[in-house]
Amino acid sequence: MAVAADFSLGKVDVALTPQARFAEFLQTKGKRITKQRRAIVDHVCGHHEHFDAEQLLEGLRRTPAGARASRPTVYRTLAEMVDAGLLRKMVLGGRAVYEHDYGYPQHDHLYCTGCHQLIEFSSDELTRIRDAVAARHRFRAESHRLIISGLCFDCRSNRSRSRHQDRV
Amino acid sequence: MAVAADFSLGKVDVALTPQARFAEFLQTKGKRITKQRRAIVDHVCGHHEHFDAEQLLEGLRRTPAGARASRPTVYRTLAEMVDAGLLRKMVLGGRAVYEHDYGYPQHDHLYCTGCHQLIEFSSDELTRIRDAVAARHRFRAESHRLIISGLCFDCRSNRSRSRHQDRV
DNA sequence: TTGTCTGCAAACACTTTGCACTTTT
DNA sequence: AAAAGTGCAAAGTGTTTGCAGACAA
Repeated sequence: MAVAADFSLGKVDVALTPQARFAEFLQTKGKRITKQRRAIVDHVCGHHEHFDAEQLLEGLRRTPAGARASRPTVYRTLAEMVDAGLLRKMVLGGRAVYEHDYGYPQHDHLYCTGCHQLIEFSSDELTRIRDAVAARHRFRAESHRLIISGLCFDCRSNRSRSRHQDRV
Repeated sequence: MAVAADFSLGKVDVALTPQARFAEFLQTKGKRITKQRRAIVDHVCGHHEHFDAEQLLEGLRRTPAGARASRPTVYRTLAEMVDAGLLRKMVLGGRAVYEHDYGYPQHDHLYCTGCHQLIEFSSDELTRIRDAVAARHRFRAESHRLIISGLCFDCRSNRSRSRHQDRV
């Protein structure tokens, strides 16, 4: 999946490194810090774009020997990282895509149905709307996800090779 | 999946009935109007809530004999209805959920992670934000999807039986 | 008649699980 | 030593597809 953040959503101050936070999370759960979990967290933290399980697995394979993890372990660890608040999970085109959550500000996405690029943006107004709507419905909003689908500038120009894609 | 529209988003005027529009769509595609497609469209049009393929299949089974369709046919026809602009598809918790699109105004959803209820709402402000963001990124917005996840009032009260659910 | 559609069974992609063995604590 | 984690292979989900017979146009 192609990724582009067209403007930087700078990091937010946090007390712990993601690794430390994960270690803390594992400990409070009585879970162990294994070399696989360490390899996965380190690898994820070294790449700040969106990714899916397959890409992570692939990335680990390119890594110095010893930093491997099997597919099930990758899936298990990703779920733990979501639980720990390090990653957010979203489903795009049938597979789970992860993005960093810990230390990053809330943001949403423009999704180009032509080239599958995800462009991040953030909007305070949107958060306001979210809270207003939730309040109106006596609903406790815990998160939201806005995906604006359409065609990016490049794909609008190169209509020739565009296929019709599902909307999200 | 439980569904509740807490306030009615009235229908919008349209030239054709959904059935007629679908027939038109099929004809322009050189596709045929079979009794299965007719049964599916009629059944869908008779139930204005969100549904998934399984529920539709189940609903068809309860129907007067002869109005049956197999699982593959249901999936195929749902895809055609999305193509025809009659339905919108969204993915929630790993499966596709459909809602009426033709003749209904744009709206978004509150999704209760406790009881999986979908509550509809609409916001003009949101549409404004969408267009502003898209413009800022030289992006042509074709659709958007906002899902606010959290807990509805009832689920907040009955925390006892709540399990931890994925955020959307 | 012609070409599309259907239903069946099998294939699919992605993800999860059972289990024997390994590793962390 | 005890408990949790790992990898493998197998099982799940929800959805899609190949194909032979059925059917709309």
